Amino acid sequence: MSATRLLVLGVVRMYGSAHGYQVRRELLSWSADKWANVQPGSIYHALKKMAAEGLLEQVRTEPSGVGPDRVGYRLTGEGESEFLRTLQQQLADVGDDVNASAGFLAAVAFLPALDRERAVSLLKYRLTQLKGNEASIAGLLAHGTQWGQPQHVNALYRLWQAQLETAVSWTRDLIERLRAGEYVMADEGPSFGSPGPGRPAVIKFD
Amino acid sequence: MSATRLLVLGVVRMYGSAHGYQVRRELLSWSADKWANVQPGSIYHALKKMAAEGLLEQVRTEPSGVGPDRVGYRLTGEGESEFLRTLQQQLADVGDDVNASAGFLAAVAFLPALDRERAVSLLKYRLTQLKGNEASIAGLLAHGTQWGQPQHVNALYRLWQAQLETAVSWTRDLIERLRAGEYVMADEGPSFGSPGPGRPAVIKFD
DNA sequence: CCCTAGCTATTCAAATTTGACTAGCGGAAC
DNA sequence: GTTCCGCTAGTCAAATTTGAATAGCTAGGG
Repeated sequence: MSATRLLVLGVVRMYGSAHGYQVRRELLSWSADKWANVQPGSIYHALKKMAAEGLLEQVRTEPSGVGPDRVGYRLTGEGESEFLRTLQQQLADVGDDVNASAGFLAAVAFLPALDRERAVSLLKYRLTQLKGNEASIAGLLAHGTQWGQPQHVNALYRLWQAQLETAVSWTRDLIERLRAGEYVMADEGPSFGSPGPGRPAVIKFD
Repeated sequence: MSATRLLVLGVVRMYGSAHGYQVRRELLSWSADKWANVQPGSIYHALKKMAAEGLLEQVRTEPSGVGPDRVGYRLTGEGESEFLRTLQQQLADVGDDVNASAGFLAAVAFLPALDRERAVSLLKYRLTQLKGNEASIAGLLAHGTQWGQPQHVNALYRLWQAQLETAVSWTRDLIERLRAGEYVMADEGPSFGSPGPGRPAVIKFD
């Protein structure tokens, strides 16, 4: 599940039901075009693809008055579980590539869809992985140019290392904030935890 | 010009001439599969595409003894200028999306292909842009949830901000190192500056 | 009242990426 | 001496991404 898919799924869930342009605008208002790579085409593709896979269902096609008809979508039960499953997985798993950060950022964007305890616990797990990665990079830097890489590739590793450190302290800070009661989480209010109207309650995952 | 293209072009240039698998292995040895997104298919595609565009030319197809024949490539004059142009552009321009970092990382990987003065000057330019971006993010954070985004999107902006700060100090550090004479740059040694045939491969493999 | 610009909502062809797959050969284990 | 594994080198179909193009509507300036 890519970052784009998670974002699209999550925004549709937020609205209860939504059409492509609505999703696009919401994501733009989060600057998601910057930190994820959300282009219009990708959104519409994701909507259709997930509809074909049964995660979304088409809800109605209403004339918008201005411009083309709107095609609305909402989550199916399967979409809801897939959303929660992916959200938790992206939050907890650092992943092997540095660039997988987009998936994590997407997950953070929907953090309040989880219970507070759950969120903290997943972030703590992430933290241990980040620390592990810090160790591996230290290793790469220590081996230096021993394995024939040009020496200046070290500069790259130093950047990677610094960004990992940043990630570690930001994660610590977020955990702190959650513990301090910041944000309204799924177990505490109606804002994010319960998906749209007319739909079954949140499916629990452990 | 994507990160992958720059990396492929740069590695072929390093070797004087190279075949796909050789490029792949070199990039793997830099962990470029992690920080750029270098998959085998992309490399071969980039080679063919750039050959079709006249940046590379096919050099020979020799039987390798083991496995399929090797298809060798080397840079054309146009490829050389395109390489240097892109390298400098990626180094200097922060770009609008956070994810464009891959292009920058690729550029850093070939830093010594530039003269020392030139590299420093481009990095200084980059620094001013990074500082500018820091200001914009501060703005986003200040406006807070004023514009209706869920409050926790702020957490995202804080991470973005922290990573920018990291980028700034890392860039400063790199400039310092360059000024202190670290790395052998194009105007100082035979290692990276002069491409082309007649040169032994920079990197040794066993 | 006409013209331009910009918003709405989506589609589409072309480009790129993904990663599983082929196929030959050497060496090690049994 | 044969079975299995892994390396070399690259191909390919399918999936995804890109971003330009469409077309109807409205608001505002001149």
